[in-house]
Amino acid sequence: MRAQAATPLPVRSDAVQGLLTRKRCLMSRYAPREVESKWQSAWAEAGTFTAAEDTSKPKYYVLEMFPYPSGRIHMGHVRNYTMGDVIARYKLSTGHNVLHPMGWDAFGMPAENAAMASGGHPAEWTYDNIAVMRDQMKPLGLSIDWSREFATCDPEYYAQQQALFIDMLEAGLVYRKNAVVNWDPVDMTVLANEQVIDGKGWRSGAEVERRELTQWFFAISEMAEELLDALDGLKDWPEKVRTMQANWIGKSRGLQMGFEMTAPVGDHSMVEVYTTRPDTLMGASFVGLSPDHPITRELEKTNPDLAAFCAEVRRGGTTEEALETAEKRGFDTGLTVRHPLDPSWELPVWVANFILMDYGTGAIFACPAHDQRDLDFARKYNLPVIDTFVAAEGGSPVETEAFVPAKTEKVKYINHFADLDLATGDEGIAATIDFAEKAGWGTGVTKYRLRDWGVSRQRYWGCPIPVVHCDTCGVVPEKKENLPVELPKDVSFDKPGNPLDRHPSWRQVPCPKCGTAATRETDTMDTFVDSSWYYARFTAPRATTPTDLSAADYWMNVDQYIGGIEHAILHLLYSRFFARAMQRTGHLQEKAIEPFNALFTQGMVTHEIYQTRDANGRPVYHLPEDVDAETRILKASGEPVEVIPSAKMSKSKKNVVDPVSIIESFGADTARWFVMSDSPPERDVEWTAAGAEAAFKHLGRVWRMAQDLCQSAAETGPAASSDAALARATARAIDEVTKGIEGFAFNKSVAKLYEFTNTVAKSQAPAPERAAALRTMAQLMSPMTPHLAEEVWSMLGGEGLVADARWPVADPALLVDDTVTLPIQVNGKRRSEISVPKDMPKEEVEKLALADEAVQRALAGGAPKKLIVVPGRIVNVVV
RNA sequence: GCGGGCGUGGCGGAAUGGUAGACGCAUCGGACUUAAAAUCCGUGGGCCGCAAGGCCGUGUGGGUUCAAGUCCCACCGCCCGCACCA
Repeated sequence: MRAQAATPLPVRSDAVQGLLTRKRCLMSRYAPREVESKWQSAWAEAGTFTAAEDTSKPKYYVLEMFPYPSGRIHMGHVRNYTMGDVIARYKLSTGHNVLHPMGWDAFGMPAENAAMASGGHPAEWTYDNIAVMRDQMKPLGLSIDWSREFATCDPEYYAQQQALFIDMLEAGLVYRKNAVVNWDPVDMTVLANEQVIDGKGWRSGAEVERRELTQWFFAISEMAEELLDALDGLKDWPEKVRTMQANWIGKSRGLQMGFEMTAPVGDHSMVEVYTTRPDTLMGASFVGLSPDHPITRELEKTNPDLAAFCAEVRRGGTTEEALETAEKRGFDTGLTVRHPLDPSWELPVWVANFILMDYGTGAIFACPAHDQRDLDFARKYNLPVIDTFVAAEGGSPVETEAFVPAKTEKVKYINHFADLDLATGDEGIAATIDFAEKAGWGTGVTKYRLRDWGVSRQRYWGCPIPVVHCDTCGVVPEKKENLPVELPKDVSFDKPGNPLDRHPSWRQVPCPKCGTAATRETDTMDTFVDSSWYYARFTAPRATTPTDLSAADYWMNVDQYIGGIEHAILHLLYSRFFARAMQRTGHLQEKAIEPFNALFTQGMVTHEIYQTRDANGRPVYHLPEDVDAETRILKASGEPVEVIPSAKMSKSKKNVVDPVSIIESFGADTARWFVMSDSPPERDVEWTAAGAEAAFKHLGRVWRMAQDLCQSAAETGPAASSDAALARATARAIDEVTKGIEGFAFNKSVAKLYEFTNTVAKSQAPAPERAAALRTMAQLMSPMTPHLAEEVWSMLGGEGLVADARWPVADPALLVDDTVTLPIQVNGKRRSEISVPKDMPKEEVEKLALADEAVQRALAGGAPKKLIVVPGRIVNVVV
């Protein structure tokens, strides 16, 4: 690699070259629209971004989370895809073979809702939206290999997803079971646990109901341990995401044990409980059952009071407020159970509203002394409170506050059966499990919060589950040669529910096994399935199997994945599961079971909200374009608006800025430059009209500088002298911009480029040297503002496309200054500075520092107590 | 309640324990112009001072250090995730 900055401008002596140069310099002002479309055509013609396997270069796969085709791109897309583009273009210019694809996460409810509302077909709606969004996205000048584009609703894609499903079914990773499911009564479909937020459907916001249905599941919980353990290896993922996933998987180690009932209820003679604090067993006060526990159900049949209690609890709902304010309430069943360590010790059995059926066994033993909920309950119903342990020092019995120390904390056991005295909770727990297992009344059990992933959806616009129900053969997978099981086109959306169920003929098929009349499965897959393997498909998007193993081997893993934090759990966990499932079914290599080597979660684009109020005092929101940003009045009426602090751009608050209109008025480079500047990429960035204009002005300034030099440099020829300061500034710019890009600190790269622009503008260096500096600047800007970079590069005689040029390398010698300015502190406060040669010996620096006027003043004739010299950094005189 | 993050000018934000406020925006002043826009140059934390310079200053209070925005302790505030999880 060579340092571009040091390359002299080629001498242009012949008339043809002169003419060409003059022609390039003709434009009178920066016209982004012309410039941008010109270079986009140039890249397309040259095939600059078409990826092909090439073992002579290191590969680099950069991927941004693909968009849902909602109909319009928004600023969040611009930011997300610009970040990916910066990385992709940078990697390209550092000699990598880059794969940077784009596609569409195209199945889903909105298409069906649109069909219901306006009568079209979801496919039509979706493909129209894709066409519009592609047209809006292309002007951004992203370095995308569009030849790999696909939509997940393409039969070609979902055929392979169905093939995968069948392979997973055969591998035992998919199964069907009767399950109580989360039913969204508005969307009329089942939701995964992950899609229920605070008891409401993630999309509809409707209160979720519980229903029992036969559903398809992916066996993700089987991989809970592996998915948890492997998080440690994801060094280039944000800590936050790893923590969120670990919490979601929710591993706990505890003891499962039975309490013998003194009188059986139906078939039940034992109450099975699970506890993570078995060391508190001697503090047991009562046994608690969930209102949904089988024993409770049995008792309800004969006990109307209990049935009434349970009904009321169930009605209580699971909303956040309900839970927070809900009082601990219980119902004494009158039953008793024996304590496993003392058969004469009988504990009462209560049904309590705070016990969940879907965690553990749905039953607990309560130890009020060491659990606040249990304590509240015990105090309310006058149940005993028995301390098991107290603080190691100065411990006193529990009164109104439960003593719940961390498991790592040492406590003094005062009531235990395994000879424990001073021990940590963890030690106590381990000892108890050990004791119970030896005595045979309990088992150490590891539990996970993670549930199997229910993927059945009773919707039309999704990937059909490729199985057939046959009266004789049962559930039979469709033959692979019959894939895709294609969605019928002639469907109606005039009624709620699943159109596939109502279709007159689609369901009727022969059984793939015995050939007799059978019916198709009408459930379609959760759309999260579609996005769980698309990254692998991009490596060979037209393969006739889900993946092409040699292409996958070459391109996988994704080296850098970029997207929103909102996908920290669902999408990323499912993708990790799918990569493992694909490896087990032979569709990915072992190395790809963690598909994303590095993850970056970018912040949102926000904007102020402008509101007025209607006659009833209800807020009315206004688009930024309708408001004068400075005076804060409505342009149309002159009415003042209330300004609400910046929030995520959202249609409902109307605080949106349309990328299309920004591109039209300022160009794509301005939009790209702006979203990369100011805010660190992981944080939110606030879109402001002033900021966008400033970005535009800056790009215009760079363009003008190039324009000026384009003319003068062409006339002047190479320089006789050279300007050391400019060379050094160039080297520093290369160094810092590069570091910024590599460290995902694009805002710092942008800041450095501003600084470098100022330096070049003020430089008195000969024109060819300034032109060289500007060519380097064009390269450094090219990941962010690729079109302007090409324009400047070409105006100043750069060879070929800047997109093909090798990233500049700073000469290390130029990064070190011969002389350094050392600040001089007196007692830690900066008082003066001296300029010294960079390798001046310490003793001489000391001498100079002490001779300094400010130091002399501070010393007032005395001697310093201490003198610290940090070479090349600072001097501190202590007086 | 548990886990994670953050708090720096009027604003967005810089700052391997080593000159706090890089860079951008806003402001103000100047140049160019008949004028305006555009552009260019300068100013740009607060207070005192003509200046040189001084004092204060990174949410609050303590501590470690020659030196703290940065490290430690306690507190306050904001944001995000999880949560009657046994």
